[in-house]
Amino acid sequence: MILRVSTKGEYGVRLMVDLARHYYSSRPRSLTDIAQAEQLSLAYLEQLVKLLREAEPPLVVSTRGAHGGYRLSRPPEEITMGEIVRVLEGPIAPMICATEGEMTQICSLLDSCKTKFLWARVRDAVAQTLDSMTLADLVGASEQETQNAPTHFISISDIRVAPSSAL
Amino acid sequence: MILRVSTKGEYGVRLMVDLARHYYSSRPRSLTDIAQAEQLSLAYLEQLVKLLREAEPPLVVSTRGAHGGYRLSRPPEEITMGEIVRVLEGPIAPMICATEGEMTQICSLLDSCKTKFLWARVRDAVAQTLDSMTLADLVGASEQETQNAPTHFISISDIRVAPSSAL
DNA sequence: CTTAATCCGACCTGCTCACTAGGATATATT
DNA sequence: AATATATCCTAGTGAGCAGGTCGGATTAAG
Repeated sequence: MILRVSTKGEYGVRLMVDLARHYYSSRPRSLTDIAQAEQLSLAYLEQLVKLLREAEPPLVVSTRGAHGGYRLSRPPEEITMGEIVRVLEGPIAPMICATEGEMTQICSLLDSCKTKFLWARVRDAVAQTLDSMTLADLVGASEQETQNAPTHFISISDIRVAPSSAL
Repeated sequence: MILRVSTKGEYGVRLMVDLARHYYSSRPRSLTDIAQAEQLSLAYLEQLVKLLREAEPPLVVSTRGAHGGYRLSRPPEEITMGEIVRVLEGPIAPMICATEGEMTQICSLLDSCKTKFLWARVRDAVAQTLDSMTLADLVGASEQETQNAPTHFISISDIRVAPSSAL
């Protein structure tokens, strides 16, 4: 399993998609509502949304107090999935010496390292895929569907029972 | 860090690259030599090579006893990096409901799940990148370089000291 | 002033990664 | 035959981290 999206990334993206669907609502959307719609823990979502709010630049803005909640900081078409995932999961790097950007800094000795080209290409493929999609793309994909129905999703943590051989 | 290559994948690929470089040697290459050249633990390499040997079809073949060792089961240009990585790391799947192949089986209820398209596209990007490269591509990339010099590589486990904020 | 929300940090618990240890078996060389 | 050099096999283990929970402080609407 070379691609490992933690629940941070998974839930966080779902949170952002939810916010995108409610972007043109008059009121901000509360985490309580999102937690219910997405069947996620409120306390855990609070941790995730903190990352999104404190990101530079921020991806969501909050309103405190009763009838408060969250909004996207920008329209859905201006927020790429790459931004979201990087905030939640950290930089896209298969290993420490293949971090985005400066690769030669950490791997100084290693001109002869043949495998780094491999990981760099994989990394770039992922980055380009994520950076070429926006929230609007994800929301628009099935816009005709139910407006308020929960967006179910089976995650790894739901299926501890299944034999790992099935993976 | 959405892309997570464990040491299994990292060391295993280096092992295979080493074998590819010695593919036209008259003798099989011993793990002891590889461990020394790549600065890796012999006992750990034994575990990794077991996966490669028991893969279906096998990626390496072994010769037991003194002067024994391992060889690639096929020429380097017929072994894709995708094969290697899948054997070592398991299937390329960002999460359980986005495993390669049948995705609808596990996520049955979930037609409304918007985020699965995202993860499926990322998964396919990685798979295509890995499947389009062979061992020969990696070895050939810097063939003029030192023939027997160790291929150094800094891995995550080498740098536990570094602050995680640097990631 | 009560209720509903965001905000904050500490804590916990089980799992997995990344090995190590210790041996059994096979074969080439002396 | 004896020895050295390999592959082969299974168990165990220690640290680190994912994936949360919990309790409370702050802010604002009705």
